[in-house]
Amino acid sequence: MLAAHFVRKRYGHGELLFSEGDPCRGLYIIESGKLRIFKSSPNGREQVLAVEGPGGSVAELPVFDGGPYPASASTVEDSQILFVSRPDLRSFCLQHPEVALKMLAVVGARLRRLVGIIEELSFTTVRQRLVAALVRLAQATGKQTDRGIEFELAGTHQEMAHQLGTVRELVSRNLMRLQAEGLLDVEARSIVVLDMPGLSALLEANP
Amino acid sequence: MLAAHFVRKRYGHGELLFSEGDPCRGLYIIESGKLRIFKSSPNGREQVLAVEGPGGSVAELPVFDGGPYPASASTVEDSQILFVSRPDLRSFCLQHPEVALKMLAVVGARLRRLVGIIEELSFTTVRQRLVAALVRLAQATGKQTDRGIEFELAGTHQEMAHQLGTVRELVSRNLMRLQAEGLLDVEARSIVVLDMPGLSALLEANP
DNA sequence: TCACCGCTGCGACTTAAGTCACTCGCCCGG
DNA sequence: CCGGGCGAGTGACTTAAGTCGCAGCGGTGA
Repeated sequence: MLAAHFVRKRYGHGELLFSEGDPCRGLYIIESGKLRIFKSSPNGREQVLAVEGPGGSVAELPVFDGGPYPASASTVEDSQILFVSRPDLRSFCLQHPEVALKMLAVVGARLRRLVGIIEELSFTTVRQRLVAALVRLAQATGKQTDRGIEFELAGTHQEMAHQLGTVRELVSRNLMRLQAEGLLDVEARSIVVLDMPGLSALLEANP
Repeated sequence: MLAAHFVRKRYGHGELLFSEGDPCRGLYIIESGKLRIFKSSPNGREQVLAVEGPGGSVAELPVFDGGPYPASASTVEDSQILFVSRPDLRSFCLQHPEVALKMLAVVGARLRRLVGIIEELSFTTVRQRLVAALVRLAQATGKQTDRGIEFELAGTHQEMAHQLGTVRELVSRNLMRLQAEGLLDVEARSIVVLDMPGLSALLEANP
């Protein structure tokens, strides 16, 4: 039905789909692989806004408000991406209102996550953000073993830092500190949570 | 056409429309007055996400994704608000797809502003955020006088702090510091920008 | 096999941010 | 006219955050 206007394309890992400020041409839908949406600062800092996997989409927003992309997007691994041009999507939504509502729901979910990031940035310390990320990873990908809950970090410390809105050293240091406190066992990129209750407790209190 | 389902209501200043976490009942449209949308932390800190004036709307998002309100909203001054219930809005959008697209544009604009907040929070200092806010105010409401560009702060230092994601003292101190540097003339809530180029320059450099 | 490079682990240091505890001035109501 | 309360200014201090520089480790490719 929309046949003619889809474009399917392969990307290698680390390829840039678009940069913030670029005029918006259309919507990207992930068939396979993984994308990250991020802001970068002149000083080389980065803040990841979202990581999307298969089924996810990127740049739903500027398709509708006509402005430029507010952030950049790049692949994290080899990916297959479907591209839908802006005019096609608009007319499709006009013909199928329920699709427009779906889009609203997707955008809504994204908005929710952004609010969450703002909350973390303005109310919590790097340490707490790191702990929160670890707990999320443990729940999502962790395996219960005799030593504790075991899992791998999703990328380098540098990449973690980008997601937490900080720098590499702080990730490294805070991991070491959590280990020193007996909550974790860290071996480069693989983590064993020794004391999950103790870890979660850090999310509540302020000191 | 939708006549029966509108509710018009008056609010005094500082009244709470809803709190984060509340289940979403519907959309609020501002006829007159001013609203602020904000997150608050257990420690009494607040982060303002948006301030909306007449014609603006609040809570477009959760109406469509079905989740709870992600933040709280309160009036800043006496306001007259129109309320549209969730089901009404949904069915209206289904009948008038172009309205759904408009909603997407509105949500898009909001998303853009949130991304801007995230950028500021993770890449800039309190000082820079304050300067950025002053420059915005000067452009929006400032009057050119013989001494410079003159305008009033929008609320107390405490409220400024909430908008910048920091605490009162830092607003106060940074204003004094800018004055000491000869860029501003501060008299409680009224500001005179003496050196606009010098002020804007602080937005670029890192030191 | 060796050189290089990316990732990680520190230590030492600087600075922004936030906290605490007061003082002062102004306005408003009793 | 006086007292209370709020907003603002400020000094002293603590701590989180970030910067710089470097050393060690492990894998990859020439």
